[in-house]
Amino acid sequence: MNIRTDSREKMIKAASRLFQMQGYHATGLNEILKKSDAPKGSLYYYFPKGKEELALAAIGLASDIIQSKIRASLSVYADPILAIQNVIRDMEKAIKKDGKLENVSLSLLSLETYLSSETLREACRKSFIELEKIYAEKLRESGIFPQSAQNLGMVIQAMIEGAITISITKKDTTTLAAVAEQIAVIIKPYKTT
Amino acid sequence: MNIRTDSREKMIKAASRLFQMQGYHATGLNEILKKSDAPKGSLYYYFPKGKEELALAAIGLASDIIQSKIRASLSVYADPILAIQNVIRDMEKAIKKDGKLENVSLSLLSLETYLSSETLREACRKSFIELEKIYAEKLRESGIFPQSAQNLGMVIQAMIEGAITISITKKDTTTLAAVAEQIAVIIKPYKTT
DNA sequence: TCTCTATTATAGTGATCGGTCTACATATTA
DNA sequence: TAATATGTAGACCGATCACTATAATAGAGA
Repeated sequence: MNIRTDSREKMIKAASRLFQMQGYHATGLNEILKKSDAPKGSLYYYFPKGKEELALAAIGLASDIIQSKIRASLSVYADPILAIQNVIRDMEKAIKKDGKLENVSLSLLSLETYLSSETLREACRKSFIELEKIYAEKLRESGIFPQSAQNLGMVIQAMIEGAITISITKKDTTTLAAVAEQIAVIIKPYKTT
Repeated sequence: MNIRTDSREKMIKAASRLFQMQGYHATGLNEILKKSDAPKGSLYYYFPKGKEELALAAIGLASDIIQSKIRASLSVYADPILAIQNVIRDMEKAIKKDGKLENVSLSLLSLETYLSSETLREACRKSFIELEKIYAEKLRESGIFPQSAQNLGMVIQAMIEGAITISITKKDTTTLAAVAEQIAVIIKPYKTT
């Protein structure tokens, strides 16, 4: 089988990074190849359908990483309010680090592809839903009714996604911080404990 | 002066629409020219610095339209909760209409340009801040303390922006509706009346 | 009518885009 | 060793990108 060949992995990693940061259309195949120092011949060997197929794999990887980061941040606290605030704090750190979108949000890719590629839109959609579920589950664990938890999960996911977009644009994470504060307000009314 | 020449206006309008819908990098100059049936030679006459300069004007127009639409929706109700919920309802309608981003959000342009163009990033930033202020003002009018109003304005703006992104991606405005519901929850604690 | 300026037309620039192709190297298996 | 997958090399393709150069056109003022 494929032994010492990590070209595929390297291409997906580089593509994931670049697509998230600067977007799908702003990222050329050549740039991906260069950053991953993989040969061009290999691209169409592993991804015969080209850029879109590579992007699908890249979105998959990004989604997995984002999910696991959020799960890790959530698990630090049992209380859902503290836990979600911790997630947001970690995102603030990631954004402050160098002001780039890396493993925090698929919003850019999602908005770039919702019209032009059903395949990629669907991948982003699934990722969004997965994140909602992660938040909802944390809320359910603390005794919030499933229906309320699901609704709150959606809202929390929207707040965070929007705050990331705005914080990146402003080069200032105040909006993320403000959202973190309000997390407490929207969850408290549903807490049974 | 010159005879009624609306070529400039037509180009900005078409550019604004296309950039918002499909993004900056996905929209070619030729497409803009075609859709605006403006004379091909006129683009670099009115926008000597090219695409970026046109985009700046397009963002300005989009921002103005979005602001005035939000102001109009807000003014229907005196109560800030009802007013903001009305804004969101109107956005749901706009998105349901044909599933495209048109005069509702600059998130796509913002995320596409935050790294590559300081000029366009700045234009998006200003637009975001303006929207926060609009919401904050509505809250202040109903007696909420300025500091709280400003914070809530930021959060509301983030919630809406995020919910738009997610709703567009899912082709389903449930998230926007869920956010509208929670608007009441986050504003109530600050209401003095 | 003639001139001047504002606007438009069009051909063409080099660069880069995503994608294709064939030749070749290497590794595994028979 | 021979045969066969598996993967790499990179030149090449037409199309399109943003952009430029220069000439033609038209209207306004004299």
